[in-house]
Order: sequence, then structure tokens, then C-alpha cells
Amino acid sequence: MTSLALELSRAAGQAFAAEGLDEAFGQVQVSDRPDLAQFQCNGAMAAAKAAKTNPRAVAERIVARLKADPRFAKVEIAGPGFINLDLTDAALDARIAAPDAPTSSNGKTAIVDFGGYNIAKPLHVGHLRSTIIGDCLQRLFRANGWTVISDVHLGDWGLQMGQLISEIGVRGIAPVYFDEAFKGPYPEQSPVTMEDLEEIYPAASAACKTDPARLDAARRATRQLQEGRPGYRALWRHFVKVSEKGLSRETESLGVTFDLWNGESSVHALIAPMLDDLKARGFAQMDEGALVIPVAEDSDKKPMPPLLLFKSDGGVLYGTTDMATVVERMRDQDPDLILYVVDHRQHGHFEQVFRAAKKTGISGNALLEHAGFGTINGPDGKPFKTRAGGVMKLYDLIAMAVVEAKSRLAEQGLGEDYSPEEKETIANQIALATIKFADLSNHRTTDYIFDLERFSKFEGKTGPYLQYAAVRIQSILRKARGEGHAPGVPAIHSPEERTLVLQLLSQGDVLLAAEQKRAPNILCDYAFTLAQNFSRFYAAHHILSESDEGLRASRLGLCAKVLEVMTGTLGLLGIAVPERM
RNA sequence: GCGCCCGUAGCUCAGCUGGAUAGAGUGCUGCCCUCCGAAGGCAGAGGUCACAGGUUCGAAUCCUGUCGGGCGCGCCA
Repeated sequence: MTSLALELSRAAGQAFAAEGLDEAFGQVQVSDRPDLAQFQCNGAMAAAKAAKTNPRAVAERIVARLKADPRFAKVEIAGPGFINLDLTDAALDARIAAPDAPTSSNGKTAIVDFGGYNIAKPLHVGHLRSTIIGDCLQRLFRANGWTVISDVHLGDWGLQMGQLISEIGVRGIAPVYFDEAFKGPYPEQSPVTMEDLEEIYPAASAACKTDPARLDAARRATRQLQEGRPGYRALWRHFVKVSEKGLSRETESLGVTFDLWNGESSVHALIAPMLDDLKARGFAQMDEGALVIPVAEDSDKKPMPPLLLFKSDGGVLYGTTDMATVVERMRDQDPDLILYVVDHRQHGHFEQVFRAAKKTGISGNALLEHAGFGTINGPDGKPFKTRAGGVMKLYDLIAMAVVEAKSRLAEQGLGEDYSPEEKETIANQIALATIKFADLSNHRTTDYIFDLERFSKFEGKTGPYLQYAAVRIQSILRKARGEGHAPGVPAIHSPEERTLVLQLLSQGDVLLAAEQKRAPNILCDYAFTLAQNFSRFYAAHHILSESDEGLRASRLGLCAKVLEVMTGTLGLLGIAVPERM
């Protein structure tokens, strides 16, 4: 992965160092003013401010050194002390022609925690973002050389489990699991299907909201489950199995995979030893009948409640399992970073957990970070709902996008001669691109309005448009192949090609920036700008009819390179490029 | 009440570790297909970056306050 700006930063950094200034001032970035230069360095102004000297004078000294570097076609000072840099076409050609070095490992390990799916609940729009953003982040970090372990981290150990169990008890669906005299073995066949659970859970939840006795029963069942009551455990195992099957089918249809299907329950055995340890070391204490870890700090500007580990009724909470999961991960994976890709409304919870983990030392040197995200809203600016006002299921949302994709294809008169299977596949790929690109192109932390009609358009900044751009390039290359023309080594012959080459060479910087900010929208912008720059190149130069053989081969080579980078970038977004569409 | 986030073009959004003329998409106006997929390209109109102060050579970006919106604040996840 080439990183041109990083390479130039090193050169500029050395120039600053040679002048007795901090190397860090040498940071070079792609210019904000492409009309003036390819790259810029603003360090002279910052250095001058620190040293209380004249910025232009500092810049003069740096420029004098950089001018000796044959890679630069232009080194000049502009305005108050910007250093503008252009590379020679020869320097650019050399880099674009060089084969991509395989990404080397950076030696770091990250765990991406998607924490959000729950047993017995189908995925809904609220899960879309954690799935899509988390998937993009795991792909991005891997591309940048991290070892990544993704964990779906199911919600399978909380009050919801007790709610399900007690509701099933009330309904008398499977009495054997409630018979304390029964010695087993329990039936292999689940007494409930996923569809049953989808109906039972909301009913149970509603009952608990209105009837305190039902809530009590649910809490009691939760505690008994956690304590190991055989019938409840057996029933619960059915829930988990049935749910995992349903959930994995949904995530597969989204093209998302996880390394681990752990859940809150996975760390159950670690909880008691952890609590003993925390008590022994004086971190955990009793408060209002519950076992807590105080996490308030003197510098807090707001009240910070303690992290609850053990409820007064003896049950554990998700903060407890989160803590135990940190213990488990430090033991098993020893990560440098744990990213929690969870709705930003849970920010307060994670702040508590992170503080407690740090304070007690259980997270060691690992960085725990909440990569929060905003909500998906409907056209009214309120959380996205179905027309009837219910929760929009992910499955239905994708189905809507597929319908939309098909109608766009029909409008354009595309794929009429394709087989029904291929049409279906293409519509599916377009639908996923529609949803994923719309979601990822918004900044992670902000809420956005879901407007399927706009997202599905084949024009503008949409997923389908980018697929189209890639498909168009594939079509050119296919035609060239048919005519016996092979792509050659790309080289710059025009301004459009120079712009394109510069952008291709900035891919590494973009991937790094996206990683550092945990910001998929940076990748989306890059892909879109690449498509725009390609379209300009495509409009300005006819490729296949070019009579100069060398020029044609070079341009075909550039097409191939753009396709490679485009496909790769879309791949990081989890978007597939169809053969044709 | 306290805290966190947000307020940028008609609409949907980028930009926010301070830097040059604030960008994109969409919509609107005009131009460009006998040629590689026009799902495109070119040009134009459209902004007191919520408001008021402050720091700075320089503020959409940092600080303070006001207004408007979203979210969170101990036995749910």
C-alpha cells in the first residue's frame, strides 16, 4: 500500500530536523488547493509560531533543502508560509507502475465487538449500523495490517432471557423444562421456533412493563438461569441455537461474517472469580444492596454512577459481563485495542466499563474504545419505523431495497436478456450497495435520514452509481481483450491522467486516515471522487479507438488500476461489484 | 436539573488535531452522444458556516454565553 503523503512527510520532516526544528512540522498533505499544487506542508507556520519567528523565513530554509530533491517538480512558498509541492510526472509514473507491496502486519491486534444482537429478536434497522460499520472497520483494519478478531457478542444472558422463560412458563408450552423433579435428559428438539420467539419476546416484554409481578418472575427466572437451574439452561440453549441459526442467515445475506459468535453467557464462569478478585483487591463494594465499582473521578463535571456488578437480587448485568469479557479477551487474545461498535446512546455505559476496567487493571495496556454511531431516522426525523409504526425489520428493509433496485434496472432497460438468476443476483448486490453506501457515507456519529428512493438512484453519490462506474471499466477492459489489446503500464500523458494517478497513489493515506478516525465515510468519499475523476478521464480520452498503441496500452493499464483500487475500496465497504449490470 | 452530541447551499450531507477562494450530491438553468455503458461530462445560479462575544497574523474548526434540536443520567440492554 503506497502512502505518498507519508513518504513526502518524511522528506519534509528531515528538512525541518536539519534546520533544528521538530520533525513533526514536516507533515505533508494532499493540497486543499489542487489548482495551486499537488501537496502542501503547513509546518513552517506552526514552527514559526512556536519559535516566534517569521513563517516565510522558516519556509525559505525548508524550501531550499527540498529543492535539492529531484522528485519535486515544484517547491514554492505561498501566502503566509504554505509550502506547495508538485512531484514530477516521472516520480508519479514510477510509483503507479510499481506493483503494490503486500500489506505487512503492524503487529497489533484489535477486537471488534458488534455487541447488539439479541437472542430471540430479529435484526431490525437499529442493528444495521453496527453490522455494516463494524464490518467495514474489521475489513479496514485487516487491510491496514492489523490482526482482527470480530465478535458478534450476543445479548444472551440478561433479563430478556428470564422474560422469555417465564412467558413460556405462563403459557405452559413446555412444562417439562419447569418441572424441578424432572431429571432429564431434555428433548433435543426446541419447543419453540425463531418465529415463535419473535412473537413471544415482545409479549413478555410488554407484560413485564405493565405487571410488576411478571417483572419479578422474569428477574427470578433470569437469576435462576444464571445460577444454573437445569430446565432453564436447557430451554435457554434451545433459544440460543434457534436464534443463532436465524441471525447467521441474516448476516450472511448481508455479506458479513464474524470470527466469534460469543455472547454475554460465554464469560459466565469467569464472573465469580473476577468478583472475588475485585473484592479482594478492594475495588468492589456494597452499595444500596448491590455490588458496585465506583468510577467517579474528581474532574467529573457530571454525576457518574458506579458500575453495577451484582444486583441486590443476585443477578448480573451487562456491565458485569462486559467486564468479564475484557478479562477473557486479555487472557485469550491479548488485544491492543477493543472497539465497541454500539449505538452512541450507550456512551455512558461504556465510559463506566472502561473506567472500571482501567482502574482495576483488568484491561492492561489495551485501549478500550466506543465507536458509537447515530440512529437511522425516517423522513420525519424520528427513528425509522414501518408505515404501521412498528419496528422495521432488516429483512424487510433489504427486500424493499431489492424491489427498488429491480425497478431502477427495469427503468434503464438493463439486464432484459439476463437469466432470472443473474438478474436476482445483480438486484441483490445493488440493494446491498444502496443500503451500505448510504449508511457508511454519512459520518459514523451523526444520525441520518433514511430515504430509500434517493439512496437507490443510479445517479449521484450512491452505491449503485459506484458499481456502475466499476462495471463500465470492466466493460472497456472486456472489449479490449476481445480486440486483443492488453493493458500496459500506466503513465501520465494528460492532466486527467495526472489527477487520476495522484488519487490512486493516495489510497494508502486514505485508508490510514479512515482507520485513525474509525470513519468509513472517508472511504466512501474516496471511492466517489475516484469515480468522478475516472469519468472525467473517460470523457476526455477515447481509449479503445486510440491509434497510438503505446498510449492505448497505457490508458488500459490505468483503467485496470482504477478498477483494482475501486473494487478494493468498495470491498472494504462490503460492497460487491457485479460482472455486469 | 446536570452532562454529551448537533445546528454549514432550497433539500440530504462532508469539512472540525485553526490556514489560501467553505465543498459534494440532489434540485434548478444552459451546452455536449454518427465513437469505449450519457447511470456521464462541461458551465452557471445558490452560503452573514444558528446567534453574540473572545483567543489568534489567521476561526466553519478552539473558548464563553444565548437560542433551537437529539440523546443520556444505578439495579433493562
